Amino acid sequence: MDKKFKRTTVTTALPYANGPIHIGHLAGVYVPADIYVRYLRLKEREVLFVGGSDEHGVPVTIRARKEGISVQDVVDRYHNLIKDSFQKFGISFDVYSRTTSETHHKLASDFFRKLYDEGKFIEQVSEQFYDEQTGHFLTDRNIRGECPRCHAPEAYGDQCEKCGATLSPEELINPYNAETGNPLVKRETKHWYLPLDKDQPWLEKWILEDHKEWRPNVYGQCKSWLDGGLRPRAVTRDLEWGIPVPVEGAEGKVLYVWFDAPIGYISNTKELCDNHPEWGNWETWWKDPETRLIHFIGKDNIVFHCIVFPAMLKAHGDYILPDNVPSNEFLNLEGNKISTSRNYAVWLNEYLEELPNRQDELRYVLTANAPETKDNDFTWADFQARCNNELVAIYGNFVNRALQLTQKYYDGLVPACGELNEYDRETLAEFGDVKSRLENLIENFKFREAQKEAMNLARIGNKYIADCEPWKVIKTDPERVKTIIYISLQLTANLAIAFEPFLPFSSKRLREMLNMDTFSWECLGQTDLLPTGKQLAQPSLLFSKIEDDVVQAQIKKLEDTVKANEAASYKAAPVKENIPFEDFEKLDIRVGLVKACEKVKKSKKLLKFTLDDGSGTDRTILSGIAQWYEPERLVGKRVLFIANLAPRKMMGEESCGMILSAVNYNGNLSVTTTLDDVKGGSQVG
RNA sequence: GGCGGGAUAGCUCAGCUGGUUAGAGCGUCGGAUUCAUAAUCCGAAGGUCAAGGGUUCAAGUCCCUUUCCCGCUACCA
Repeated sequence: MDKKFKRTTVTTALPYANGPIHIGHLAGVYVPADIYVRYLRLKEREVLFVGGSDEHGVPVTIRARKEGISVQDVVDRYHNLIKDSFQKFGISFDVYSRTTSETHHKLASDFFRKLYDEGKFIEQVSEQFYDEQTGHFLTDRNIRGECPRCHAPEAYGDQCEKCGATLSPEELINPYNAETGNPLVKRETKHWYLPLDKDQPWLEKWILEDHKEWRPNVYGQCKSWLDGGLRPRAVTRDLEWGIPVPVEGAEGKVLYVWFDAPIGYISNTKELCDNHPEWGNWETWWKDPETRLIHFIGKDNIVFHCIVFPAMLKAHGDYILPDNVPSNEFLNLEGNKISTSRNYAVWLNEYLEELPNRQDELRYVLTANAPETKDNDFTWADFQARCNNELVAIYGNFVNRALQLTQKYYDGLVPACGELNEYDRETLAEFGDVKSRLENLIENFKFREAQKEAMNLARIGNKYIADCEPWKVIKTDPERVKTIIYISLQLTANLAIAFEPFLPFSSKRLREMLNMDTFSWECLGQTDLLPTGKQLAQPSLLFSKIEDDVVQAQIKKLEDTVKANEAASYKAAPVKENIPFEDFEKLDIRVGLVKACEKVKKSKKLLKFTLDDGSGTDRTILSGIAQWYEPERLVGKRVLFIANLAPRKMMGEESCGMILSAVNYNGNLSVTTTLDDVKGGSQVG
């Protein structure tokens, strides 16, 4: 597959400029991509490594308003923070730009306009929530209201953070503008859609037949979408922050963020090429069929990169399509999900400050533990163990042994290689095989195994030195020792090359110790990388141990975060404004006897109650508490419910009223009841 | 609810189109060794391959059912 390509364009998912980078991002996308790119460069292949910040979308605007600063300030802050920490961590982007750049606005805008002019979109008018006082349409996330499931008062239009329900804005009770508090009405608005259904046939062939080599999670996800039939997707939104829709009569509309973000890969390439002519014409990287396009992403992004973005590129007509989309699963942290909003993460910028000059240690552990086939867990104990038992003990120690012996016996000069014995040849043959194995693994995106293979070189070295015992032989056969040390040093030089894609910082230091000026991937496996007589520099330790207190401090930091989160949500919500007694009287709260209770089909959260409300006829109420109660447990119990709430349809069933539940600090629900036996239908007041 | 991915030694993972006693690294235990950051080398113990059923001469590997984790998506493939 390599033959038909002359060069490679590698993209990494654009991080959203709403928070810093954490280890989950690194393990999933940036470290593997960086390994791949460094490898290609070392092979002297033409490669372009594109990154950038995604700065549009709604969350940044909400954050800006919350903090009372401009949206530009928010994205500036995070873009710079992210860019800086990537650079310090050694993620070797050729370009790291942003979607607020002028180049991007123009390119994305032109991209849309071309598809528009060629009739590639369909126009559709739909009803959306509208704030008449501000004159804005609202996005799902910006709409709040009462949760229809748990009745928390401040659920978002797409999700209730209290009970975790996935919602659509239509479901919210009394929807209002999250920021102004204004009530919302529905109003018609026009949007443009990409008719993905028309792309179905070629996508099926292209993915399902031509790209069976894609990872199972990627292939499976695509197949699932294709089997279900693709539907048109809106590409515009009613918002102010973003790229204006370049069409007459589209005032107040911008490109939907998922449409504009992937175009950012292209814009950033263009920006690089425009400013640095040595990179050539940007179109070579995106339109030449001899260019291989690779997208590194996380598993939540599969559909965009395998279906939607290719459909956009194809609709435009001139572009190449991705050849592979290596997607990783997720990384957990100490057994819990990493969460930006809950501040539960190891943040890259903090790591760089708190564990200075330990980039390679983190790179090593994230690769050794990469979630390539399933979700994985990062623990600080594992981090410490891998650093101390592998990097320090195996790799660092071997290098130090070889270099110390050279200093001791030969004042740092590479000795001459004498006649090789059988064991020498076996050892050399063994590490000579490493090159092709490494290549095979890296080119198939198996970085975890590849790194292990590189580490194996150091193991071979340790074994070689131990078996040859130069410290004994020096007393009886000093000539033989020269050969032993010569071979050990060649192994060390090979290690510097093999680890270059994975551990660039320590590889650089090792090369400095060896005074190795030139090196390339093709040298790997050679036994004359360091010529006899070469003067080596004074050795220093390649890695140092991670002490217990460092790890303890990090663990404590995470525990404190968990406690802080708990405390924050445990605090009782402020009491609402006083209401007159008459308002209270409007509510009709009753006791109901649960005659039957069952799960609602096709719903994870809903339970269907049949209540004796004293009226003689049964009353049906749906309640979103299936997560917390087995239906059988509730039968025969008395529950409190609101009897005069307007009926509402959910999952095809009519719900007449609302069962009252208390929301605990952790979001768990507890159904309310009466202390003593009370007849069904009794009023509560 | 639908769909996709995953579940293999204490931990992190390999096991391709089914085929001899299920592998690796780390950890643990025992031994050797001292050039080296008590690092290294050798050896051992440790798994009813999530549960149950089926196909087969033969299943971790194929089929069905169930459980758990993650993701996508929802009047819905």
